[in-house]
Amino acid sequence: MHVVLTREPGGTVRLHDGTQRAVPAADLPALVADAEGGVHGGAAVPRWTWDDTNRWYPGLLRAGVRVERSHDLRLVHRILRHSTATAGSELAAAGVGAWDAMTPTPAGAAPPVGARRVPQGAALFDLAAPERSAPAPLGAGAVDPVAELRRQEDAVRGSSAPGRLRLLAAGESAGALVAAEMHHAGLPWRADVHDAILTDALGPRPPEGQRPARLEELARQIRTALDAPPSLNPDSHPDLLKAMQYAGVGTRSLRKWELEKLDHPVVAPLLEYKNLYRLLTANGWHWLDEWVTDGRFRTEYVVGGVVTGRWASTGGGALQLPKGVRRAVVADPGWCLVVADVAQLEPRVLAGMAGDEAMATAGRAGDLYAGIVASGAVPTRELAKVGMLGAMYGGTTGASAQVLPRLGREYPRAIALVEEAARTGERGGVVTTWLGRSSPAPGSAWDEAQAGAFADDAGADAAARARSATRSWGRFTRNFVVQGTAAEWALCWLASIRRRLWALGVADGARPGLAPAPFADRPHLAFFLHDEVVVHAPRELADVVAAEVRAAAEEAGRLLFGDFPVDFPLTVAAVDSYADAK
DNA sequence: GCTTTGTGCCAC
DNA sequence: AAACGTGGCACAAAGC
Repeated sequence: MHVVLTREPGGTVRLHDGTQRAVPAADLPALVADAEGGVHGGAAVPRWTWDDTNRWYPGLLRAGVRVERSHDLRLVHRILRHSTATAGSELAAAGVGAWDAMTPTPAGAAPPVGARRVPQGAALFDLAAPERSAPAPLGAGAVDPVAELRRQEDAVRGSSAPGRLRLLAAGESAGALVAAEMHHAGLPWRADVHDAILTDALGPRPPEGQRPARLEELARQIRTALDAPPSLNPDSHPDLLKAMQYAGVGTRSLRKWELEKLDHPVVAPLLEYKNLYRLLTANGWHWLDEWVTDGRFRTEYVVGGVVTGRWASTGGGALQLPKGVRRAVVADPGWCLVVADVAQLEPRVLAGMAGDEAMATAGRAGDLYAGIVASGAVPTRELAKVGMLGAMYGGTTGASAQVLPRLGREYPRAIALVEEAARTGERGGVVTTWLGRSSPAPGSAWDEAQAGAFADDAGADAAARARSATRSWGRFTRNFVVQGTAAEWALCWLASIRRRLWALGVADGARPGLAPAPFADRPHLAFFLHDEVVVHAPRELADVVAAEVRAAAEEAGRLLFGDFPVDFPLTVAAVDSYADAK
């Protein structure tokens, strides 16, 4: 049952649940906790329905309250608004409105810079604070959540795929809960370990504005190798390129792969310099100061932040944590990290979408690429891998393109699906994921490129531009269906993991970790990266958590593809440090 | 002075 | 344009 929550003047929250109660905002956590506890008599837990999860849930979490189900109107609106499955709905037909203009609210009460952090005791639901994300209503009732829910339900009911869209809406909303919970709990991070990694690689932390000792030494070696003056700054690309040219090192860029091809004494120190410079600037002491507080790294997950439906993140580069610093991700004392990732998620999802039994069979034994080799389609695992990646990304050169015909013969349905998605994109059309998220239509640049090719004075370059834009959009839509459906599988996986972990209950006799309530004594999700999760769990629960994470993957597969026999095997490891997982 | 663009590398 | 998709982010250079 949906219970829509709205804020009203005077610091009250109204529950649109038949009672139409209005309660002081400060009473909401207790009220929600009470409703969540009502499962005993078999009473259904409410589906808390709100404009934006991040405007409601972080406050509940800070009060130690976790909810089981929700409906995020902003996120679901965005999906339904563009889905081909709801094209005929009132919601899709309406003009651009306030729900379209809404931008996500940051989950943290705290802005990225620690100094500006809101104190812990800040009001949970501070109605005096100006709305950070909701734009001014365009007209009376423009942002009425009750009316919006009705429009969304109508759109789904009248759609060509109500079941799938309901699953997508539930998954997206559950994802928003997970994202808020992971922000709340944080990823365990040992600043001392991180500092040791940095000191080991770079030398001790230098005073502000100075190069670490190791970088200074490498800069000296670079100058020596180039016979350049001490004024040469390796951080300046133009100066460095000039110096290299002068020294007779023929290169036009400073990219790693380009430098690796050269044979010159400057190459080794320069590559090491770039490597360490990257560590320093991306995940150095400054990063540590800014992003790690009280033993936790907290990023802002942006649910549905990528067009395909993948999550994005903002703050701390959470989705690009380099392998080298993962050693600093360490479980609390007495706890462990259960790290799980899906093997070859995207080709498996493709097999499921296409109903390609041969490809599903190839994945049955575990390693899908090995299965492709076993089928005789290609001779080596490496070829199977680059071939499949090329098929899903739109590769047109090299080994990838070479093996594509053989993959097409062995797995006609899977390959046909991505080829068809590419052709649709090349025509300027829209493609849709398995559960109903549709790709954007090509933008004005695409239109102009196409129009340019037909202009009276169109030259060869205009034609080439149009062709390039055409193929590029085809690669986008080709990838969209696979990446987007993989993201949907991952949402279902996350939602299932989340529910299962909570159902495990409070760890019996486990040492409490450092995570805040409501997760202080419970296993909880701590990190998510497209096809990989990290669960922070009391050590004695490692095995049962691993089993639940595997069961969740099976469940996700069934939710998307029913009885179709495609497997989603996981690699699971219970470790102290994230770096030990693989 | 500021903002925008280009470069390059990290993750999946 | 590393002729293969999605992103974030830091820095220096270029633009205003």
